[in-house]
Amino acid sequence: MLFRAYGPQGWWPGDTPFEIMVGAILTQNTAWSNVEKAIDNLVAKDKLHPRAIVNSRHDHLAGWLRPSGYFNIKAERLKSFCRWYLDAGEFAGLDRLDSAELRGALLGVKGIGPETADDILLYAFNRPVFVIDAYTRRMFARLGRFSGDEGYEVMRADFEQALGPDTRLFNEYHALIVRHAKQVCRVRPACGRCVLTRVCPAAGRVGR
DNA sequence: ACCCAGGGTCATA
DNA sequence: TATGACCATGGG
Repeated sequence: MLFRAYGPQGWWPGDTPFEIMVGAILTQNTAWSNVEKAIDNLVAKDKLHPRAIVNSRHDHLAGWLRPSGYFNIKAERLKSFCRWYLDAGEFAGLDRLDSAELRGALLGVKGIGPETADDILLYAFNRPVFVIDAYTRRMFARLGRFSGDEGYEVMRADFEQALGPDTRLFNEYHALIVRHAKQVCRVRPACGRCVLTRVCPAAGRVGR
Protein backbone atom coordinates (compact mmCIF):
# COMPACT_ATOMS: atom_id res chain seq x y z
CA MET A 1 0.00 0.00 0.00
CA LEU A 2 1.85 3.12 1.12
CA PHE A 3 5.13 1.27 1.09
CA ARG A 4 4.29 0.00 -2.36
CA ALA A 5 3.66 3.54 -3.52
CA TYR A 6 6.55 5.36 -1.89
CA GLY A 7 9.16 2.79 -0.93
CA PRO A 8 11.37 2.92 2.17
CA GLN A 9 11.66 6.40 3.63
CA GLY A 10 14.76 5.99 5.75
CA TRP A 11 13.62 8.60 8.21
CA TRP A 12 14.23 11.01 10.03
CA PRO A 13 15.74 13.78 7.89
CA GLY A 14 18.87 14.76 9.78
CA ASP A 15 22.42 13.51 9.96
CA THR A 16 23.01 13.25 13.70
CA PRO A 17 20.85 12.29 16.67
CA PHE A 18 21.12 15.83 18.00
CA GLU A 19 19.95 17.32 14.73
CA ILE A 20 17.00 14.95 14.80
CA MET A 21 16.10 16.11 18.29
CA VAL A 22 16.30 19.75 17.28
CA GLY A 23 14.10 19.06 14.28
CA ALA A 24 11.56 17.27 16.45
CA ILE A 25 11.18 20.36 18.62
CA LEU A 26 11.14 22.86 15.77
CA THR A 27 8.57 20.96 13.74
CA GLN A 28 5.87 21.29 16.38
CA ASN A 29 2.77 22.34 14.51
CA THR A 30 4.96 23.61 11.69
CA ALA A 31 5.66 22.67 8.09
CA TRP A 32 8.96 20.85 7.71
CA SER A 33 10.07 23.14 4.87
CA ASN A 34 10.14 25.97 7.40
CA VAL A 35 12.06 23.89 9.92
CA GLU A 36 14.76 23.22 7.34
CA LYS A 37 15.35 26.92 6.94
CA ALA A 38 15.79 27.36 10.66
CA ILE A 39 18.21 24.44 10.89
CA ASP A 40 20.12 25.82 7.92
CA ASN A 41 20.47 29.09 9.81
CA LEU A 42 21.89 27.26 12.83
CA VAL A 43 24.35 25.38 10.65
CA ALA A 44 25.41 28.56 8.87
CA LYS A 45 26.19 30.13 12.26
CA ASP A 46 27.80 26.92 13.51
CA LYS A 47 25.26 26.79 16.31
CA LEU A 48 23.90 23.30 15.84
CA HIS A 49 25.47 22.15 19.10
CA PRO A 50 23.91 22.02 22.56
CA ARG A 51 26.55 24.23 24.15
CA ALA A 52 26.38 26.85 21.45
CA ILE A 53 22.61 27.01 21.81
CA VAL A 54 22.72 27.28 25.59
CA ASN A 55 25.25 30.10 25.31
CA SER A 56 23.36 32.03 22.65
CA ARG A 57 21.44 35.18 23.43
CA HIS A 58 17.73 34.74 23.25
CA ASP A 59 17.23 37.36 20.57
CA HIS A 60 19.94 35.82 18.41
CA LEU A 61 18.59 32.30 18.77
CA ALA A 62 15.05 33.46 18.14
CA GLY A 63 16.26 35.24 15.02
CA TRP A 64 17.81 32.07 13.62
CA LEU A 65 14.66 30.11 14.40
CA ARG A 66 12.37 32.71 12.89
CA PRO A 67 11.40 30.80 9.72
CA SER A 68 10.08 27.89 11.77
CA GLY A 69 7.46 30.04 13.46
CA TYR A 70 6.75 30.41 17.20
CA PHE A 71 10.36 31.49 17.36
CA ASN A 72 10.27 33.03 20.83
CA ILE A 73 8.73 29.93 22.36
CA LYS A 74 10.93 27.57 20.41
CA ALA A 75 14.08 29.46 21.41
CA GLU A 76 13.17 28.85 25.05
CA ARG A 77 12.26 25.23 24.42
CA LEU A 78 15.48 24.54 22.58
CA LYS A 79 17.48 26.08 25.37
CA SER A 80 15.74 24.20 28.14
CA PHE A 81 16.16 21.01 26.16
CA CYS A 82 19.87 21.62 25.55
CA ARG A 83 20.50 22.44 29.19
CA TRP A 84 18.91 19.16 30.18
CA TYR A 85 20.71 17.30 27.40
CA LEU A 86 24.11 18.48 28.55
CA ASP A 87 23.36 17.77 32.21
CA ALA A 88 22.26 14.26 31.30
CA GLY A 89 25.55 13.48 29.57
CA GLU A 90 24.28 13.99 26.02
CA PHE A 91 23.50 11.00 23.83
CA ALA A 92 25.77 8.50 25.54
CA GLY A 93 24.49 9.33 28.99
CA LEU A 94 20.85 9.16 27.97
CA ASP A 95 21.25 6.04 25.89
CA ARG A 96 21.97 4.08 29.07
CA LEU A 97 18.39 4.60 30.22
CA ASP A 98 15.71 2.12 29.27
CA SER A 99 12.89 3.40 27.07
CA ALA A 100 10.44 4.07 29.89
CA GLU A 101 13.00 6.02 31.90
CA LEU A 102 14.13 7.97 28.88
CA ARG A 103 10.56 8.81 27.93
CA GLY A 104 9.81 10.01 31.44
CA ALA A 105 12.94 12.14 31.44
CA LEU A 106 12.06 13.71 28.08
CA LEU A 107 8.54 14.53 29.22
CA GLY A 108 10.02 16.33 32.19
CA VAL A 109 11.62 18.89 29.88
CA LYS A 110 9.45 21.94 29.38
CA GLY A 111 8.41 22.14 25.77
CA ILE A 112 8.53 18.42 25.11
CA GLY A 113 5.17 16.68 25.02
CA PRO A 114 4.29 13.08 24.15
CA GLU A 115 4.67 13.39 20.41
CA THR A 116 7.99 15.20 20.44
CA ALA A 117 9.30 12.77 23.05
CA ASP A 118 8.33 9.83 20.89
CA ASP A 119 9.89 11.36 17.77
CA ILE A 120 13.12 11.60 19.71
CA LEU A 121 12.85 8.12 21.20
CA LEU A 122 12.14 6.47 17.87
CA TYR A 123 14.28 8.44 15.47
CA ALA A 124 17.21 9.59 17.59
CA PHE A 125 17.49 6.70 20.06
CA ASN A 126 16.03 3.93 17.91
CA ARG A 127 13.60 2.82 20.60
CA PRO A 128 10.46 0.83 19.69
CA VAL A 129 7.93 3.60 20.27
CA PHE A 130 5.10 4.40 17.90
CA VAL A 131 4.55 8.08 17.15
CA ILE A 132 0.96 9.30 17.08
CA ASP A 133 0.63 12.54 15.16
CA ALA A 134 -2.30 14.44 13.73
CA TYR A 135 -2.11 12.55 10.43
CA THR A 136 -2.20 9.19 12.15
CA ARG A 137 -5.18 10.19 14.27
CA ARG A 138 -7.17 11.42 11.28
CA MET A 139 -6.25 8.54 9.03
CA PHE A 140 -7.21 5.82 11.47
CA ALA A 141 -10.23 7.69 12.71
CA ARG A 142 -11.56 7.82 9.16
CA LEU A 143 -10.67 4.18 8.66
CA GLY A 144 -12.86 3.48 11.67
CA ARG A 145 -10.25 2.19 14.06
CA PHE A 146 -10.62 5.12 16.45
CA SER A 147 -13.24 7.69 17.21
CA GLY A 148 -10.63 10.39 16.86
CA ASP A 149 -10.67 11.76 20.39
CA GLU A 150 -8.90 9.01 22.29
CA GLY A 151 -6.02 10.05 24.44
CA TYR A 152 -2.52 9.92 23.05
CA GLU A 153 -1.45 7.03 25.28
CA VAL A 154 -4.45 4.92 24.35
CA MET A 155 -3.63 5.12 20.67
CA ARG A 156 0.07 4.61 21.16
CA ALA A 157 -0.50 1.49 23.25
CA ASP A 158 -2.88 0.13 20.64
CA PHE A 159 -0.47 0.60 17.76
CA GLU A 160 2.46 -0.80 19.68
CA GLN A 161 0.51 -3.86 20.70
CA ALA A 162 -0.90 -4.42 17.22
CA LEU A 163 2.42 -4.04 15.42
CA GLY A 164 4.79 -5.52 17.98
CA PRO A 165 7.96 -3.93 19.36
CA ASP A 166 9.63 -3.40 15.99
CA THR A 167 11.67 -0.21 15.80
CA ARG A 168 12.26 -0.41 12.07
CA LEU A 169 8.59 -1.04 11.35
CA PHE A 170 7.47 1.85 13.58
CA ASN A 171 10.01 4.07 11.87
CA GLU A 172 8.83 3.25 8.35
CA TYR A 173 5.15 3.22 9.23
CA HIS A 174 5.04 6.72 10.63
CA ALA A 175 7.35 8.05 7.95
CA LEU A 176 5.12 6.68 5.21
CA ILE A 177 2.04 8.32 6.70
CA VAL A 178 3.78 11.68 6.73
CA ARG A 179 5.20 11.08 3.28
CA HIS A 180 1.71 10.48 1.98
CA ALA A 181 0.58 13.77 3.49
CA LYS A 182 2.96 15.60 1.19
CA GLN A 183 1.12 14.21 -1.79
CA VAL A 184 -0.93 16.79 -3.60
CA CYS A 185 -4.66 16.24 -3.33
CA ARG A 186 -6.07 15.60 -6.78
CA VAL A 187 -9.50 17.08 -6.57
CA ARG A 188 -12.25 14.67 -5.69
CA PRO A 189 -13.84 12.07 -5.62
CA ALA A 190 -11.07 9.92 -4.15
CA CYS A 191 -8.17 12.23 -3.54
CA GLY A 192 -6.40 9.70 -1.32
CA ARG A 193 -4.92 12.48 0.70
CA CYS A 194 -8.11 13.59 2.38
CA VAL A 195 -7.80 10.97 5.08
CA LEU A 196 -4.92 13.07 6.37
CA THR A 197 -6.35 16.56 6.14
CA ARG A 198 -8.60 18.27 8.67
CA VAL A 199 -11.40 18.84 6.25
CA CYS A 200 -12.17 16.37 3.49
CA PRO A 201 -14.91 16.79 0.89
CA ALA A 202 -15.70 13.10 1.10
CA ALA A 203 -15.08 12.29 4.74
CA GLY A 204 -16.07 15.44 6.58
CA ARG A 205 -14.24 16.81 9.56
CA VAL A 206 -12.28 14.77 12.04
CA GLY A 207 -10.15 15.44 15.06
CA ARG A 208 -8.29 18.45 16.35
C1' DA B 1 -7.47 36.50 1.49
C1' DC B 2 -7.78 32.15 3.53
C1' DC B 3 -6.21 27.64 5.28
C1' DC B 4 -2.92 24.86 7.15
C1' DA B 5 1.35 22.85 8.96
C1' DG B 6 5.10 16.23 11.44
C1' DG B 7 2.32 20.46 19.26
C1' DG B 8 2.71 22.19 23.87
C1' DT B 9 1.70 25.22 27.75
C1' DC B 10 -1.13 27.68 30.54
C1' DA B 11 -5.50 29.54 32.38
C1' DT B 12 -10.02 28.54 33.32
C1' DA B 13 -14.39 25.71 34.70
C1' DT C 1 -10.98 16.03 32.34
C1' DA C 2 -11.81 19.14 28.96
C1' DT C 3 -12.07 23.02 26.40
C1' DG C 4 -9.88 27.51 24.63
C1' DA C 5 -6.22 31.07 23.86
C1' DC C 6 -1.85 31.65 22.49
C1' DC C 7 2.30 31.16 19.96
C1' DA C 8 3.93 33.04 14.18
C1' DT C 9 6.19 31.90 9.76
C1' DG C 10 5.74 30.53 4.90
C1' DG C 11 3.50 27.82 1.07
C1' DG C 12 -0.59 26.54 -1.50
